[in-house]
Amino acid sequence: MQEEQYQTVEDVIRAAYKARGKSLRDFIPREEIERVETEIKRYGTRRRGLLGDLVERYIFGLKNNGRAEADFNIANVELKTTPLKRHLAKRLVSKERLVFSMINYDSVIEEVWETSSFLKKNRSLLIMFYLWLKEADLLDYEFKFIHFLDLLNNLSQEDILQIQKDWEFIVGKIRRGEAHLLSEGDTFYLGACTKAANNKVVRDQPRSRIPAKPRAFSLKQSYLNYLIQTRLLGVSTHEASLYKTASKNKTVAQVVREKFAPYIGKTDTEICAMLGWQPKRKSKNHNRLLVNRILTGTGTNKVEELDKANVTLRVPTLEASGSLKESISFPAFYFKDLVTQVWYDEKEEQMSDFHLQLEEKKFLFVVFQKQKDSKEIVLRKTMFWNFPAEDMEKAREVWEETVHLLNEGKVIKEIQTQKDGTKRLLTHFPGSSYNGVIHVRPHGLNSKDVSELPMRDQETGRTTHTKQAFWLNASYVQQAIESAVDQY
DNA sequence: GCATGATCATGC
DNA sequence: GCATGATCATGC
Repeated sequence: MQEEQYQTVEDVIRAAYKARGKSLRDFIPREEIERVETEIKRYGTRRRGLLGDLVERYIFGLKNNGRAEADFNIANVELKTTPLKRHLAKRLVSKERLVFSMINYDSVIEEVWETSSFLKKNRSLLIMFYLWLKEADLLDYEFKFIHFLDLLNNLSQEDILQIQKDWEFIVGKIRRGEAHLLSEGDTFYLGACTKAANNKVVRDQPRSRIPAKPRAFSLKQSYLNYLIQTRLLGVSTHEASLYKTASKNKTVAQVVREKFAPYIGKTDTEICAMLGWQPKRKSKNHNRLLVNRILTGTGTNKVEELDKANVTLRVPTLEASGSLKESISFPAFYFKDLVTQVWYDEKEEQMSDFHLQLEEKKFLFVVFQKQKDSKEIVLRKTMFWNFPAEDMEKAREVWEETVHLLNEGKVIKEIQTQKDGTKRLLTHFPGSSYNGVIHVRPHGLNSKDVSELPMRDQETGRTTHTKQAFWLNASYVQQAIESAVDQY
């Protein structure tokens, strides 16, 4: 087969469709199987590029020119192979983000969106989704869906605008000499994800002497999941869209700001009246329900755009003095699971769960404040926030220390007996005075909600301990709230 | 008042 | 039944 066979987009799509429901093994001639298997072994675990290569060679019948990365472009269609996995053994979700080409820090600052090299190369995508299985051979991954996606034609107008603004935000940061401060959580749908270069861990950037990690443009995993659910699986997400009652010519951040604007400075009672909402009684999550109503007009907490952008809504309440008492938690972790992870492995392109969350996640803080002489609370501000890249080392310290302690079996420091005779455990885990940014604290149903320890505890000999989580220090979040400036 | 441990309330 | 977000409780 020759490349001339593919003249049009339809040719390429037709060729890709042959793979649906099949795996690479179905396309490789018997006499070549052994050679291919040897090749796979040689690649070791870094074989993602290889999968793309093999698709190119055996499904599309193109000659390989020894490139490590799959990077084929025929009839102006960019072909992508990307893994799916089963979530909770059921629903299909994307295993990772969809990674595009590396960002060239030097040349991208001269570009504008409309004529950008990103758009030129990646506007028309033919995505081959295969089902990844932990134990399976890569030759046996089944191609589940073939999906053609034109970024400027097949997405909604508001999503296209958001992606453009995301691109401009990333490029703006590079122009300001802040490529080393890029983070995937900076943006909503299109991200700048870390990507190890072949031989260099860091590279130069044009407007600063500080070396930066190599990064590539990517569609966020959360966004990809939305596409998979709605377009490939045809599942309704039952989510409310922010744009239902707002202009489509605005970014997500603009729409959110617009929605909250009339209520800033108002008390919760006033807001209820404005919304025409009469809660039966003031429940504990009253503020949250109120915020949901402002965002979507209903009580639902599922907001399409926030979900697509991996944004978590949080509703902290400041004290009347302006201080924030409560820290912000991340999901509880399992001790045994935590110690198997690495903070960051460039070679394998792997990250610990916590690192990934700090890198990818965005928060929407809707900040209320208590009053000195009233029980009512006042809506102060809303802000999008993501963990700043410059504090990532602090997070790493806490994470590494926690893993170290678990591996040493150093968990319990002291057992205190309280006044009422009940016992209270003090641990070695890094507390909130450890480095002012992140700490480790219990996070479970109660003290009996435990997780198995990888090492028996030296002090007590116990093999389980109360589930813990990483927390953003209250004082740290307070500072972030105080110094917030609109980025978009 | 802060640091740390523990628990509650809700929704899926 | 459990994860998640929010808050409470105790000791120094």
